[in-house]
Amino acid sequence: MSEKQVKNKEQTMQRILTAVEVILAEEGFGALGINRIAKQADVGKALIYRYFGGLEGVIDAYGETDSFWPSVYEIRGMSKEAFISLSLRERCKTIFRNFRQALKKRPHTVAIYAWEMVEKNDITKNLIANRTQSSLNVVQEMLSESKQVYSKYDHEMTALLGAALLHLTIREHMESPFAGLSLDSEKTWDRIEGALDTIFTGLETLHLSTSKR
Amino acid sequence: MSEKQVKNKEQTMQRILTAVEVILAEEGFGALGINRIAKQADVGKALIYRYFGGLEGVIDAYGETDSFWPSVYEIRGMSKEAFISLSLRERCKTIFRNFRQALKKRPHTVAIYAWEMVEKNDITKNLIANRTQSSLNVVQEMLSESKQVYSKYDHEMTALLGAALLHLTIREHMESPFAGLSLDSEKTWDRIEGALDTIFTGLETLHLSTSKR
DNA sequence: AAATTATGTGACCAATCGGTAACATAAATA
DNA sequence: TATTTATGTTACCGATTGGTCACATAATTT
Repeated sequence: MSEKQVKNKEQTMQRILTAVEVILAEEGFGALGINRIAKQADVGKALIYRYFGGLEGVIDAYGETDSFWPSVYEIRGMSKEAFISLSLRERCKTIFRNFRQALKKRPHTVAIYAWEMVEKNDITKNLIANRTQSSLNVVQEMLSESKQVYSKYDHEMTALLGAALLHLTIREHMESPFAGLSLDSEKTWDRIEGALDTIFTGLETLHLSTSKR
Repeated sequence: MSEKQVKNKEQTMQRILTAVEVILAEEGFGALGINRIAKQADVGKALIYRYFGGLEGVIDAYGETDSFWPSVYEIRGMSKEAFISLSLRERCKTIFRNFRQALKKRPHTVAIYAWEMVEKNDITKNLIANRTQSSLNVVQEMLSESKQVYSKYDHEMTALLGAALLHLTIREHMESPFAGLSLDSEKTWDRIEGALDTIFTGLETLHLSTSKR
């Protein structure tokens, strides 16, 4: 009764949200407008106003979609128990790797992330606010219940590395080189991970040498 | 003879370029168009086509402006000789600090940087290509003539930290929090620098312990 | 089956976009 | 001073933008 009917609100709303995703993934935010969405969804744009209240509303709605943001579990890549048993170093490396994979699967999320850096308005404000808590949870989870601490700057350090990962991922997505690195090559990413590993090795060495005395 | 005349090509071109800068700084790239530039510069838009060949041309021209990109010297903050005499760790910290200050002085540059991540077209391609060499020079200069090396991933490591700095600076510029850090506070940045320092301390410790044996 | 409610369509609006022409006027040249 | 050249202005073009409306039609209720 609900699948084959010609007029179907839910289905139409879904088509609109999917259109947002497709546009973001394929053309970026510059192309995201009411007319473009209506065209992509093959829907009269009046419906976007009726169902979502306009551009802001439909983007807000999309921001709450499952396909938009990876779950904490996906970023962990394992159960909480297994994760907690890891060393801080392994935790960071795991999250770094999984987060990158998660973003690779969601080019539209990367596009939104990039957009948040270029536009400051009510729409981006809401998107950021909604997601900030989620990212905080990841940091919290990484650091919490860990007896091992590198320094009093652990939070800043994870933020620093998270920012780097995000930035490089965005540039990879935009096929834009950075500081002479070809981010389209998996070898480059292996080396980046190597650098990361070196950093953690250094921190552990430091931790040992200072905790000894 | 050239200051007070009513019709002055150079002066008008400068007004147009300044308009680009103002728009980028105050409204971002979304607002940057031929009509908007002409309005801001208080100039007929036909002149933009005549002098620069269009939107792409005027942005290209702006990209080559002095006020757009900091010089290598500004990023160093000192003479090349003085810089080379520093330890690798001090070099990184210096560049980190100076680069941040340089970007703070150039909100329009930050805006362009952000835009490069959201739009991929011929304009951004050119901007990136022109500047990639410059950023490479900084990395080269930092690492070159340095007998001290942390690991075989030195290049990736500097890129990693550069990406982090850039990303956090952009978010600061957009008044957007990141991973729970309030980037508008100088204290936060002090702590970030502390984290950076810790990382380098670790790398030096590691370097010593491995070079001993 | 008839009436009502909800969903989808299309035409239309003013504003703005990038772009081009004809025109006016100041500056430089003859 | 008269003429040419270069600089700046204005009006206009078609296309597209966000937004609203009346209308048609399918789904639901009476």
